[in-house]
Amino acid sequence: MINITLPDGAVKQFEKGVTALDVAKSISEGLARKVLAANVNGQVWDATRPLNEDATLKLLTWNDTEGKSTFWHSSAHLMAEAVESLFPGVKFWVGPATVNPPGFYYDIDFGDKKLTEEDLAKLEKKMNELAKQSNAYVRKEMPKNEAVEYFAGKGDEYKLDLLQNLEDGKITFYSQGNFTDLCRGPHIPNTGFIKAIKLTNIAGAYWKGDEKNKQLTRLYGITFPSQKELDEYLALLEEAKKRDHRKLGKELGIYTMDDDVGQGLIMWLPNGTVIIEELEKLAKETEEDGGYKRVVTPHIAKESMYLTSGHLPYYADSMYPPMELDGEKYYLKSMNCPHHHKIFAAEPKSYRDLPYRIAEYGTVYRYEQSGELFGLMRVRCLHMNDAHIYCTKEQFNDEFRAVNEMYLKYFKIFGVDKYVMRLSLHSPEKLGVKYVNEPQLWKETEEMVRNVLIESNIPYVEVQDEAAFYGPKIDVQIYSVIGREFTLATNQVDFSQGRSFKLQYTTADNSADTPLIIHRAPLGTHERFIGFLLEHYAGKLPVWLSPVQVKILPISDKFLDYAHDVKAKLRKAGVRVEMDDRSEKIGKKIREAELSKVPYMLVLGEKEVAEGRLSVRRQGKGDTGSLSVDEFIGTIVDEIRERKSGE
RNA sequence: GCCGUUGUAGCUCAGUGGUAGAGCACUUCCUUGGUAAGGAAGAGGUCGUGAGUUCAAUUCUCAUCAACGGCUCCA
Repeated sequence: MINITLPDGAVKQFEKGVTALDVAKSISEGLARKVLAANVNGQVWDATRPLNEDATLKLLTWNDTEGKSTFWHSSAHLMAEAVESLFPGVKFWVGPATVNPPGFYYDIDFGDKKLTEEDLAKLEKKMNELAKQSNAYVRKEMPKNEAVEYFAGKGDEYKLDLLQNLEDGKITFYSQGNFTDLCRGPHIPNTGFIKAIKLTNIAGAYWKGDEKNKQLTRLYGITFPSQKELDEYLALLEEAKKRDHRKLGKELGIYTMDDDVGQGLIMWLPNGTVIIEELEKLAKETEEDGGYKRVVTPHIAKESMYLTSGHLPYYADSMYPPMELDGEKYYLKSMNCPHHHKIFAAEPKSYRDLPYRIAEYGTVYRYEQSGELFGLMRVRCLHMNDAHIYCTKEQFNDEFRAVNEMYLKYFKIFGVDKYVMRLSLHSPEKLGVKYVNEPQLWKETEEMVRNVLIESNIPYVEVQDEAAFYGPKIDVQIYSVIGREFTLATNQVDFSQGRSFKLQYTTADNSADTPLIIHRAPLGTHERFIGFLLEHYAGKLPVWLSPVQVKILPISDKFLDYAHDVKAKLRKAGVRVEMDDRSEKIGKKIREAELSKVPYMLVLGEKEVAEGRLSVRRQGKGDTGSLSVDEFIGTIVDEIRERKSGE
């Protein structure tokens, strides 16, 4: 007999060889029908795998993350079975469950066959047939030499590649129906659990994620234990699309693009420009408080500067090709830092001048690959909330921390709470290729940045191979409504460019030293930040950011005089106000104002004129009662000045 | 850049091997109406661009450009 400890602490005795499924049955048949896998001593196992020793056991169902991922991984095998039956001879790479987006994929080499969306429908149909057969997922262990022989016989170079990295004695295969795959598992008990199937996408994916390798076909899908859950998921996707910044950006007149202008080049419409100006106003105030001075620099510079900065050796792929003028090559700038370094160098500096902080909403151009462009989130002309801080090593901690505090201050204003702080480190094997070749300085500065995070008690994750070419950084990662991850803001250390530009200051003992440089962009770029804000607020911007803050809606033409009076008073108070003076019914004016997401609507009719008051309507909330003109102005001006979130 | 999908009026979308349609928006007129669409009339498109097949192409084929979903890459 063995002892099985359940999550509530209860210990039950079972025969050796009992399965998690048997344990579930001993509790209730209903539970047994829902068990997808089991957590055995901290490891996820098949629910059908025999337990031969004492163990702590947690039964995993659809409600557990591991239950879902087991379900989806098994679905990937089901899809592979369907693929193999419809397209014999294909070769499989890997088919994991995914979290973001939820579901699974399988990377497959289809040879010369090009898969189309019609094939997806056929595959879906086949999967449904196979699922109904409720075939068991059967686990089988195999010695490595046998496994190698098996795949060598099939001529399957992908699985042979996988086997290379596996230890003998730990190699398992899983079969269901007519399909067998090298797989670590675990799997759900049988295919019958999979009741609702949707294959979502065909995409190319480079083998092992390397663009030099062959491109495999990646099939994406999602499955659920019931049709109802699939329908709910699809409805959720539809909802998310409504807050997509590209849709909102068009509806609200924020920005536009044009084929004749070029890919990834944003033209800001008047409404979007208002948002830009408000953000810049906020940045200027905040930076002035933080001891920054503003500068302005040109959009181009000569090749020599980018050789000095290291951009040409390390960053050339992301730069527009040069233009030749008078025998010189000029580049559009992809970063503002070199220009700022030249400003630092323009006059001799002493330690008394440090920290020297200069800021600019700098326009930079990056030649992003065409397939990477994405609405406002990924563009080729960016306006960066940039600044550079030149400081001594001793000042670094305080300066870096002050920058982090500035982030948090901004995030509070915008109610940003769903983000991940990422400590982005270099990757030693890419020194001299992607990263400046200074192993010791990398080590030191990475340690400095980590310390600031720890001292400031900021939760963070560490990731390799995400640093800038000149130093480590802290990135603030956010997710678009589509689920795509982006760096919203960044705070970087640079130990390299100070030396390459020969930047110096005179120390207290009259020697020369090179400053450390902090690059920071807490508001990222206008493009990405506004894209983010549109999605974050679902287009319902707080009053201070709203392009139109108040819309006056007279009930009929008879009240236009009063309406003009009110409008003039609001204008004078600095409020962005518009009036709907068409001969339309009030219902229509309200509907259109609501759809355009104007935060305040003022309905004016006979009653308001007689009393000298306003009927105030708040977007999304309906009629909120009546106020005098002065009362309303007092409230809204306060709301704007305080940059209130509106909720 | 690579794989897949799409491209018809300002917007959202029907549609056809015989040179196109709806709703909203727009213009004009009627209506002056109290909290999410009042009525009528009108105007608006060489069907992304270029080539090919055909008696005939918006429709079929190819190329190209762009957008979208991924991969790679990134603020």
